[in-house]
Amino acid sequence: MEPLTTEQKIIKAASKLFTQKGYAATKTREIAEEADINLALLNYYFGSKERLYKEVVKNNLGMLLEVMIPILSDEKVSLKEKVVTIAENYTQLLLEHEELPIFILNEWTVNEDLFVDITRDARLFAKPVIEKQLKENGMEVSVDDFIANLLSLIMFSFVAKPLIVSSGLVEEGEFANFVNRRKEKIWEWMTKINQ
Amino acid sequence: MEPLTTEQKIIKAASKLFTQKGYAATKTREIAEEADINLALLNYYFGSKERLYKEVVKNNLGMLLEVMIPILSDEKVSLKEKVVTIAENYTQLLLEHEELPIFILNEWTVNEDLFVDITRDARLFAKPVIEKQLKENGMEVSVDDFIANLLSLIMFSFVAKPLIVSSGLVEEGEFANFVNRRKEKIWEWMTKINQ
DNA sequence: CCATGGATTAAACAAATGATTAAATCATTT
DNA sequence: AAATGATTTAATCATTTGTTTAATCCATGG
Repeated sequence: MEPLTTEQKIIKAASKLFTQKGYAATKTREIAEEADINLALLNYYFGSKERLYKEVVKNNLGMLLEVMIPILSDEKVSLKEKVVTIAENYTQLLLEHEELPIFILNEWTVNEDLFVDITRDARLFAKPVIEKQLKENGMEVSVDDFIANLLSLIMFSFVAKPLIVSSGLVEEGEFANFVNRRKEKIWEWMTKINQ
Repeated sequence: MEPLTTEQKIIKAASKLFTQKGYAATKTREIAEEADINLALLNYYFGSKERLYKEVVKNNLGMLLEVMIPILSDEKVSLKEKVVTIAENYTQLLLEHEELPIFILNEWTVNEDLFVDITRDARLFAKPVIEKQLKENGMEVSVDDFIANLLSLIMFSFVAKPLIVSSGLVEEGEFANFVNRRKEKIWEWMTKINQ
């Protein structure tokens, strides 16, 4: 594979550190060292730490929304397929990027404006489609609760991984199995909850 | 009521800022200003920013565990009572301290050692009791999944509040109603899931 | 072959930040 | 009221941190 351009090396290093440690705890010199570039190049390419950060947030949030929005708002995909596909895709994506949920949720709290336009599509397109499909499936739950329950059941294990692992509920090496087992049951759980 | 001592004023201000913005983003001068005390007093009473931080983490984590451990490990409390009481207490506590879940989970990821002894009791006492009660209730779920599902259904709304609100699923002013409605259904959901 | 312009580097700067100091003040005891 | 110890203050220190500058490298086109 091609060697990374300087710009790509910086984004990659910044993404790793920002998602792991947050904005304030990540120092520009650390990013430069991780990316193996001179400190000044960071400002040369991205202008400032803040602009680099926004780039990283945009990339990572995009990655999460790409998984969800097209599936949820597609009328041709059944509700079950949606739940199964989203559970599958998210579980896989989050296993590869375990730090993502907390990073995004944290960021969403601090920096709300940044997210408004990025998530406009979800608001606009997905809600009416889901509403219709819930009725067709005889589910009496609101769209709000449906999506909250779905995300809750998929993502919470990742958000609370440190709690789950260090409290001894699940061994570190068993975590992937744990979430993969849960993933399989999510449609079953959703139907039971919203019988 | 008594006026706060200098020490209490510092803890209060530090707790507010640390939980809102995290360790690195919170500056000692901010804490001093928020507490309306001189900067040097912070080091006079707590030695350093780090020691003050650990004090804050200990207080806040303690607050969360106090709600859970005594209830979970009490053999005289039925499983339903446990779920209902924990859902009730957590929802109320978290509505008053909405920033707590993300702060604790974040902290748990970064600073795992700090939590090991604080959570020892939970590991030791709660697990066998719950195991027994699950059997008695004919629930075939593992203790792991049971607690993960319980916490998941209660806490996720708070963790994902920014996502839920800014995506338009729930209005800001309706959030308390939203979690209170969910709270009432948690035992029902838990029994359905683990029928 | 070298001149041009982007890419890269080392060094420096200014502001921010955690911590310390020494003096001043306050409260309590003698 | 004098003495003592605890508390508070303003000033300062040393380091870190984000950013900038000026010099140098290096590939490309004339």
